[in-house]
Amino acid sequence: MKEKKRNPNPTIKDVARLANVGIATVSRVLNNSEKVSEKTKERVIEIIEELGYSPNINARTLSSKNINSLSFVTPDMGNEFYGIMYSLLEKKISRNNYRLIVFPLIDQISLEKIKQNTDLIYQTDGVFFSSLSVSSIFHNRIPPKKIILIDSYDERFDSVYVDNYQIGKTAAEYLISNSPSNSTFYLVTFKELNNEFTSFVFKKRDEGFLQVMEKNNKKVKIIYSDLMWDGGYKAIGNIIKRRPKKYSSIFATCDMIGVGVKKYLEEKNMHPKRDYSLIAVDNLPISRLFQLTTIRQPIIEMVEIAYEMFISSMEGRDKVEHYQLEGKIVERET
Amino acid sequence: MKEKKRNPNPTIKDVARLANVGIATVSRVLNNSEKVSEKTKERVIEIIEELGYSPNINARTLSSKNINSLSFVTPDMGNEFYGIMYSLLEKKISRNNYRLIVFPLIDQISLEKIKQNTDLIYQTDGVFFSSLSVSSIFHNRIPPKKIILIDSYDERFDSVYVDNYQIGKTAAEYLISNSPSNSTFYLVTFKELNNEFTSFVFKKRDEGFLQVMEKNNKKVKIIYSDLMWDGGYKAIGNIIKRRPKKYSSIFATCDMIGVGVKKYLEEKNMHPKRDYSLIAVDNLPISRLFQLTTIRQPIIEMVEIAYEMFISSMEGRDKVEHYQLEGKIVERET
DNA sequence: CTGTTAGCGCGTTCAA
DNA sequence: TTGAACGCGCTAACAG
Repeated sequence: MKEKKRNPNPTIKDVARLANVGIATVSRVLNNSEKVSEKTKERVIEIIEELGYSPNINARTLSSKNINSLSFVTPDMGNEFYGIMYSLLEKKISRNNYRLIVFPLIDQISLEKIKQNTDLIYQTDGVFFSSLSVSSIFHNRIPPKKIILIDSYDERFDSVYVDNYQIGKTAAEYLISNSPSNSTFYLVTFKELNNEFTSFVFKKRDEGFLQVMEKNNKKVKIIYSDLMWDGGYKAIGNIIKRRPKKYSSIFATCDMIGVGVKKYLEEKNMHPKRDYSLIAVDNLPISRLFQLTTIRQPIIEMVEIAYEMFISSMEGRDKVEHYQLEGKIVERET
Repeated sequence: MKEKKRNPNPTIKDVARLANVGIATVSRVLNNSEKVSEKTKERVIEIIEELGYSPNINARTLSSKNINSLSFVTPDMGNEFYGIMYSLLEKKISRNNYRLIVFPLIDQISLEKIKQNTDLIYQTDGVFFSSLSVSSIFHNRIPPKKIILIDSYDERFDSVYVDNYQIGKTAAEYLISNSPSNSTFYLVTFKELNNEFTSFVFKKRDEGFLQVMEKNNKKVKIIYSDLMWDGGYKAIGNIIKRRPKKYSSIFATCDMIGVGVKKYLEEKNMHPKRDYSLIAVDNLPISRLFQLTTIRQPIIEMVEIAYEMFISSMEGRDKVEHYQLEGKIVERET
């Protein structure tokens, strides 16, 4: 037999032995150290290829203390909002040679996993939480890491977020100024369960909205919807059975709900700005297809700031920073 | 000062010292070994809490060889399809005490990362690829891991997938049998770039569709769309300017495109099954809101089978297995 | 430029 | 039931 059976997991030692060099030399080759002659370098690389060797990352980080990875905790995989956020953030931090690892916090299982101090998240250099409440997840056993909050607020941690009260208020003002005085006001929203994931964005939007409405002596019909694509459709369908005579002014507290609402109204032959006004929140890509007027979540800016906060904190800043951003209206058909 | 400043990264040694035991004992406590007295166990746990100690996972796996994590490589975060797939798979494999780590392969950056043999993916016990072509990602330097393909096929690896030719054919047959003989046939599809991510699902659907159409002597207008929510809307809008007199029979090769197509037709006052038939592919949650007739991707079954393949392979199976599933029509309004 | 060696933090013998 | 000591695979001095 000319070739021996391949070692399934060759180590740096095997490489060194076969290349007739010391392990340090192999290590230097692996780490692109300058101080190694072209000739030996070539030989080492050849052996590496031949063996299909790949360095053991555990040994590596154990020895070098260099982890170079960050965590991105999201309450929802398969959601465009977080998909965009992830990809923007990944682009940024990869400039600094970090890996960004996704931790979807989507059910009880993933919650339990993440709470165990043996979890991978405890081995990363820092954690970005998106739209999540750190204290309700970890209670008092918060990981001793650099923590940065995107789209939520906690006075103890760096945070960048939009003021959801303000979003509610903005929506209210938009509707009031775009509706006849006798119109009927609806709030179609999601009732958050008090579970470990939520940071109560919907509740805050509701409150901001209702506060302005109250101040203007407007009555509001509150309708609760599921967080599903047909949630808004069904919810509004329970209240508006056929085309009302009066003008309808509707605040859907997210695009996912808003899309269903608009679909329903269209089927009832109601026309935007003639029969109804509708404003939602998020500015997801799909809201453009629907020509939905919506309040934009400034994802790009949030990620930009989160990144800057991370960098400055790596560079020694230790005072906590908070950035509150504004949601701006993207006016379209409704 | 009563309490000393906390060591930022206490090790098992620190715990051992403070608890007046050997590190082996601490290790036993951490691993729930039976052979340790209640008393010392309590004391150790107390110190662990006090220190906020969490075991170094690198040292742990380095020493024990036990990784217990799997990779899930997806071409798209923020896409419901993969979100559902991930969460189903994660539920399954967590029964066997595995972690499922997400690797979004969404741009050149993530591609480069994943190709480096130092990447985290090389440290996991197995890799699930969804809708991705392994060979075009890794060329010939494929990671020496257990590899399982979901929604794509490669003779060298365990695969579970739907036959995309069959999907195209099914769509064609549906349209032919639901349309008057003089109707106009459209194929609205996405032109895949030959990049490193694709597994040419669209191309195959196109081919299956066109093959049946040709056999039935039907001419087909092919329209290319972006993979965006308004892609189908714009694409069909370029061809159909106003409501055509003849019946239109349309195959949109995914729901994302189909949704936009239907939206456009509705705006032109065209009614399903009176003016047009439309069939898409995927059965995403949003297709229900649109009452889109679509060909269901059997996500649940695919994940189930992928899981079973993984388990049986862990139990010693070494023959490669392939499962081809069928896409079934979900008939709704169109 | 290159090889030797001492840890990194932990699991696991092996004695006690 | 416990503790000391070895080794996992690698990086980083240090010495040559």
